[in-house]
Amino acid sequence: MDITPIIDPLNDAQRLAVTAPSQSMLILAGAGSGKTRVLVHRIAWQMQVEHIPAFNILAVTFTNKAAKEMRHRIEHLLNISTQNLWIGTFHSISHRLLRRHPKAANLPESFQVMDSSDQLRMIKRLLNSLNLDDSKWPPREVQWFINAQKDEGIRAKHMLETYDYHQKQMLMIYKAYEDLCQRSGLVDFAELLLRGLELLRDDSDLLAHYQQRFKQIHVDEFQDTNTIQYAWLRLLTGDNNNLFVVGDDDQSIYGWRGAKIENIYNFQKHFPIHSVVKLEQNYRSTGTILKAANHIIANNSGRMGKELWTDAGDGEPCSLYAAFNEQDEAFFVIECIKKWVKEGGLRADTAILYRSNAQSRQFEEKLMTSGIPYRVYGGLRFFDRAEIKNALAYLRLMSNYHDDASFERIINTPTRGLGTKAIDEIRAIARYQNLSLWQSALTLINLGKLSARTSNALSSFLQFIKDLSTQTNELELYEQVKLVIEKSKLIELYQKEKMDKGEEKIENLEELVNAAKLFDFDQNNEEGMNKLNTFLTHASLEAGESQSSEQEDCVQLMTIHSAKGLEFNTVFLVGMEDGLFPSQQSIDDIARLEEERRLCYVGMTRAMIKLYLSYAESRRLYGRESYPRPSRFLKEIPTDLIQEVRIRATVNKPIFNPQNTNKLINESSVFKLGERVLHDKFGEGVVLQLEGSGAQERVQINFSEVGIKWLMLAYAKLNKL
DNA sequence: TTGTTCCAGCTTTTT
DNA sequence: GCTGGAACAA
Repeated sequence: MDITPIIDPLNDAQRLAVTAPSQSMLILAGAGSGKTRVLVHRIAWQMQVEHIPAFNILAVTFTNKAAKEMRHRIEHLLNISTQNLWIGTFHSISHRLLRRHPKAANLPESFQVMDSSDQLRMIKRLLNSLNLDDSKWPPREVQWFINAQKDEGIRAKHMLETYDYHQKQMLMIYKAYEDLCQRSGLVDFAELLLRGLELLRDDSDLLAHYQQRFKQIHVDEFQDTNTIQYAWLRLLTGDNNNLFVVGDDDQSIYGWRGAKIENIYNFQKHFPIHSVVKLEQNYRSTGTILKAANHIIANNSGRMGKELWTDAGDGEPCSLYAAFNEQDEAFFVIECIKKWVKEGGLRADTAILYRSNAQSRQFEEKLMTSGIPYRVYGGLRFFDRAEIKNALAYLRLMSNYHDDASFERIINTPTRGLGTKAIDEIRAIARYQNLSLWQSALTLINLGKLSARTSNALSSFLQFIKDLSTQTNELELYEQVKLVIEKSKLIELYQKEKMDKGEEKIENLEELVNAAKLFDFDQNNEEGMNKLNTFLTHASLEAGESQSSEQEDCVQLMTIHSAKGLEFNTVFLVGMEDGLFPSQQSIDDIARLEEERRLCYVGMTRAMIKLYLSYAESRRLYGRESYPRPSRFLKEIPTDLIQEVRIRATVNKPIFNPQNTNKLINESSVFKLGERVLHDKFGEGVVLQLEGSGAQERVQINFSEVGIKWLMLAYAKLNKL
């Protein structure tokens, strides 16, 4: 057997990790150090060399994309099919377990998965039925609370009785929410994980079975695991002690949604027999970019300690642009891109990365007017669109009459004379008698208390859903979907909508039929599930690409979070300002600030050849002009790695140093160093530096109120004191 | 039922 | 200052 393809492409550290004997292992893999490669080759090694059957191997990731890529690469490397190999996200694997053992998990066989927008709607309805004021109990906050509890493995029944009113109410809502989900046969994302954990924890036979089966467990992006996922891994690993995890504590950027960076620190404690391998050689970026990133991350405490290096050479220094305002910043970035393209570069090799989505607008506008194609990541995903959700709601209700969320979504979409009044009555009965909305509607009809018109409308709606579900039972999946879209008159509804909005929605519905046609049932198959349910689950678990795959060469715009795992030739890290990045909310909390710093590290290490950093000295934010300081992270990069684009002798220094006189001082300026001045907005200050002349003349002033600012003399109204 | 007006909110996001 | 959602009027 030839094992060279498995071990030849690896460096020493990677090889050490891949070929180590079976045991628990922690691979600390820096950005761009080949972590996926190690994971893929490790699995290949176990299958080919140690002859471990695919059946005994489990690999867990966080995103569907990562799971797909891993599977693909293993197939490519070994040239075999990986049917028996379980590779999937935590959620999809947990879901699979629940599908296999619905009874043990106390779920109906036809249970369906809710995504977070479904969950939010459900909570809104629940609050309504509990007569709780939306403004006092914001649904988003409730959602956050419930998910946070579940992420920690805490059920309503585990929570202690408390006399705190707020806490008490939250607990009551949580309990009601759990009941409603159970009755409707609906499971949210956090529930998937929690039920999965409880299933294994409480059923020792099942646990033994899966421990027996999954002798080798591999985990990607381990630093992002939350409490439940970690507990689940520990449980499943049991005495096998063969947990192989790959992660990077320096790239943990999801603490705010429950990820526990401690999990990676605790690994060595909880898995006493293990080894640790560090992957520090980087194959992506230039030496300069790595040095800059290393310097930034070195300011964090409690790191496991890694230093990236490359033998690829230093490359160009990073460029820093101090923009006058956010317009100027966008202008600068786009000029750079134009130049890059003119010299033959691909637009797709450039990325504009920002901290918050709101920042994308100015870049979009400028790109638009310059006629440069671009793509913004992170918009509405395909299965999140209202029209798609409506169509899916019909399908869901057909397969499970008690799915209240879907029932309520479509009972009057398109309108069929069942307005708020009718719905309120149905809800009231449902709540009073603890029935599903479907059952409650039936009861209402039988009681004969509704007006003839409402009663007719309601029973024909119920009949309509029933008919649809029997009529389509025998059809192919895509024909089912097609028929439902036609019969539900959704198309007619959107045809009435003005302009091309409705047009687009109809196109999306057609795309849904297409998606059903292309749906690979075999690959998603779960024994005992029909095609429709499999497809519906797929729709919840995998939200789909946000845009149809037009493969035009375009500039990439996204948040730093969504850039994780990607790489680009040229990266523009924009909005490097205190209050934006690091974000205002994180500035006073060391732990959160360190997460922002890791985010900065992630952003910088996306760049292969050239990294541009920029900030604006003035920025319109929430309708107000703000004058932020340059990001504190900029000061953590040694000056010799950075080249300022604008002619200025020094980076903004926070401390006034009279010895550090600027060589570009304009002697003819009306202002002198050390002179006291008055500004409309900022009040009194002292001139620290001067540069440029005429319209370009700028002064640096230390204001007693707001600190140090650079101002353009042409714009700032300054008076001598 | 639709269009208008008003009002809160405003990091990051995958499943 | 803008946006999305909810409340309201016609």
